[in-house]
Amino acid sequence: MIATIDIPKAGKREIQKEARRSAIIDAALEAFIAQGFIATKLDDVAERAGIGKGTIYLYFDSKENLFEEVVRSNLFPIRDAAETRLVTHTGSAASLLDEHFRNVYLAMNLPRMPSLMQMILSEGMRFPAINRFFYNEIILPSQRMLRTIIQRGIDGGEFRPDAGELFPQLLTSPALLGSIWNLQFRDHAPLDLERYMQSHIAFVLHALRP
Amino acid sequence: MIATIDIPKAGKREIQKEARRSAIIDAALEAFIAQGFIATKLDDVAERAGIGKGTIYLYFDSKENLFEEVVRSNLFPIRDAAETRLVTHTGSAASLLDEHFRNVYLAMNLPRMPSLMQMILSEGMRFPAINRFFYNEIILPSQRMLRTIIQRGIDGGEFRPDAGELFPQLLTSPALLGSIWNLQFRDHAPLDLERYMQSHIAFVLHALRP
Amino acid sequence: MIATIDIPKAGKREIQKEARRSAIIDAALEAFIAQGFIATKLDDVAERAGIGKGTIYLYFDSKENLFEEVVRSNLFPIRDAAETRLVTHTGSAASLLDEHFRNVYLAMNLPRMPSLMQMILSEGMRFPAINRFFYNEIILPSQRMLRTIIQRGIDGGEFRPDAGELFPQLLTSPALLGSIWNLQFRDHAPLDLERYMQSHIAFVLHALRP
Amino acid sequence: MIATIDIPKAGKREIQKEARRSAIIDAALEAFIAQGFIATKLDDVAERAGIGKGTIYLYFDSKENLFEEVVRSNLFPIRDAAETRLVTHTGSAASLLDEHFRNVYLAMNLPRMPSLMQMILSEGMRFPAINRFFYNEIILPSQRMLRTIIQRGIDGGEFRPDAGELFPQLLTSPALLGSIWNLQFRDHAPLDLERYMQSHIAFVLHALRP
DNA sequence: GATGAATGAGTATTCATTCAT
DNA sequence: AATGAATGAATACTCATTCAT
Repeated sequence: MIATIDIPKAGKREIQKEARRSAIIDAALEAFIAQGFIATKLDDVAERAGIGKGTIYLYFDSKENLFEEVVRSNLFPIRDAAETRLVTHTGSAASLLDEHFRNVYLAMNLPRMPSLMQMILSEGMRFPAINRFFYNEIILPSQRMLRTIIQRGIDGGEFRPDAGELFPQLLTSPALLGSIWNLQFRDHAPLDLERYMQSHIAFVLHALRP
Repeated sequence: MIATIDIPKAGKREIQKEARRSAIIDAALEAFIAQGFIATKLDDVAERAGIGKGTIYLYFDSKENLFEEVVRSNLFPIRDAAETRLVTHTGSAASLLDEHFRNVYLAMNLPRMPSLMQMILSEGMRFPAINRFFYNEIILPSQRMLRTIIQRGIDGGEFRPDAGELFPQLLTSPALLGSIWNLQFRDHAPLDLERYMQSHIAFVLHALRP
Repeated sequence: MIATIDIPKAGKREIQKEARRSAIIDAALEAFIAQGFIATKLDDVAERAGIGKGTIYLYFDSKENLFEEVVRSNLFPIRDAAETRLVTHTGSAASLLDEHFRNVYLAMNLPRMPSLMQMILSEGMRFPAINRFFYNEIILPSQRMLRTIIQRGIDGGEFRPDAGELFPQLLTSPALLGSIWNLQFRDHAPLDLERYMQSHIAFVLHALRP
Repeated sequence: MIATIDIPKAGKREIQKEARRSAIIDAALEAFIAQGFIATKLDDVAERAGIGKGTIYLYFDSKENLFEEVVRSNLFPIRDAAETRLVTHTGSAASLLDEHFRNVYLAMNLPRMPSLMQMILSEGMRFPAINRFFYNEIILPSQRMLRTIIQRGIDGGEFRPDAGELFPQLLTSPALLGSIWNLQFRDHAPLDLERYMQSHIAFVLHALRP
């Protein structure tokens, strides 16, 4: 009310540039999802972003670099959110695990996440940098959180003592599959993700019982 | 004299043709695995198969058609083997399930299966026919077998009564993930598939206990 | 009469291929001369050669490689011809020198030679390989021949004793300039090359007198 | 008060503008020499000149126009210097010719002259204006001076009577070649320009003797 | 005036597909 | 039947030029 403060830090130009960079990334994500990396034409991306073709190269070095930035900028926020969410949780290990899985499902089924996941899997071999990033920044943290929760459950007698030896993939892979399933088999056998998630969580909790 | 039989002669031709078709499919699989569908050049396939480039078009309509035939011809034998293997089994539902999963792991980790699986996932959206085929001929039969076994376990009191309501994906997705994992993350966190499989089976059996 | 011999060495295909390669080189020379290396579009070259654009790449690796082959294939015959011509000459050193210079002028003013010379000078810095080739295969042999002739003249008392110390460029550069002059200044001051050559030769002979 | 003179103020502006124009021309010359006309990016020129890319267009209409101004502004001073130098000379025709050639070599081997010469030759056909300018303002005056000197030598009995009929190119082309030689063949056969010049002058004087 | 972000026309190169031999 | 030479559509990337700030 008193004063509209013009923060000098963010000049008009700067804001414009960041907005445009963001617009390109969004457009590229759409295009990559719709057609895959190789089949995506930068002409397309430019058109979707409402800019000229050459402009893309003012913000990204190459198509490959653009792809990496798309992945990075879409996964970073998710990872950060996930990591901060559980820190404050108090309650039983079971309820903690329940919340963790709900978070995972939430994140992996955000509007364009399944497609993004599939793309990472698809193009991963072509982009070692992406693979490394995905493993280190997404998978590893997730596995760490899971282990922490399980250990807490074991210590409190809620989970069976040998639960710590389980491969984390055994517990989490259904979530990944659930995320991708409807992309592939929506027409043949659509999956009710809400029920699927509940069943998955119940299944895991059952399996962890002493 | 009159009875000059040329059936075997024709048979020779037929056999030659079938052998060549098979050689092209093998060469194509190698190439597709090594470089992905789009990046694969038919020049490459021809060279690997030891034939001229034009010859491919005597056996397949297009690169896409070739891809479909590659998938089809590699998955058919596996599906057939899997289906016949369990029919004769006698024993407890648990041992039946154990054998089923061992078969699944065996099949999904045959020499080029993981790459093939990943390719189906990667290129699936581009090839609806492949997706349909994969669902109908591989996934559905596998789920049917699983349900049969579980029902047998429930009926015999080996498994908990509500086991039939579990999504089959909850039980089998770790096998799929295990197959692909080492393609993607071999460098970062290689997976000991033998131990992984045993742990997976034990985990499932534990979860199905009444 | 008895038999039209089919030399198996040169199959129809082989001949066709060589003819086409030659046609591309000719078309490329025309285009390079008309527009310079960078400004020449391979579309143009293909059209001039009456072939498809992609065909060029069946014969040459790249535009640069094509350029090098154009230079090479146009200069080799000239060098070879020049080298063999003088070997058999008998007569005074003066008449030998006269014939040598006439040969040089002849070669450097063949239909497309002046343009080719200018191109080599123009693009030389961009193509070290061309420069090296040009120096080693054209300039050096030419200088060697010149020195041989002059030495013969000195030995026979026809030329002044210190003629051997002259830089060969002093004697030959007018021929190079004469070749290029009309490309550049035809409109402003056309050069009568026949008279120019005669004057040049007389001038050199005069300068070499004892 | 009334007599607030703003002429010097405007002068300052003028001087600034001229300095900037000059800076751009210098930067462009460097760039053109280093990379040739087409390969030179105006981004580069702007950076070398320490200005923004758009600023170039405040001083020059186009890249081509800039090139012409580069040539013009670098050759004008040389032409002017050359023309005034010989007017006052007194002495023998031989010493006059000697000084003339020394001047020519001096001019043609100023820091960036050889590159500039080569560029004029290279890009000449693309820039008729440049060619005309070069012929009229540089070559013609040079030939005129040469003819004057030779005539003086003939009149004084120093040179042979028919020296006036010599093509001037026969006498001067070694200087042009000498200027360019080291650009092209420095690596293969570097030319000692001082000795080359002395030899050239002696050679010419010898050839002009009666 | 000066800037530099934005533009889009322009081009070398690749490769699935065809077809004459 | 088999070949591989020929094709030309398709596409990432560059850079002179413009113009809003």
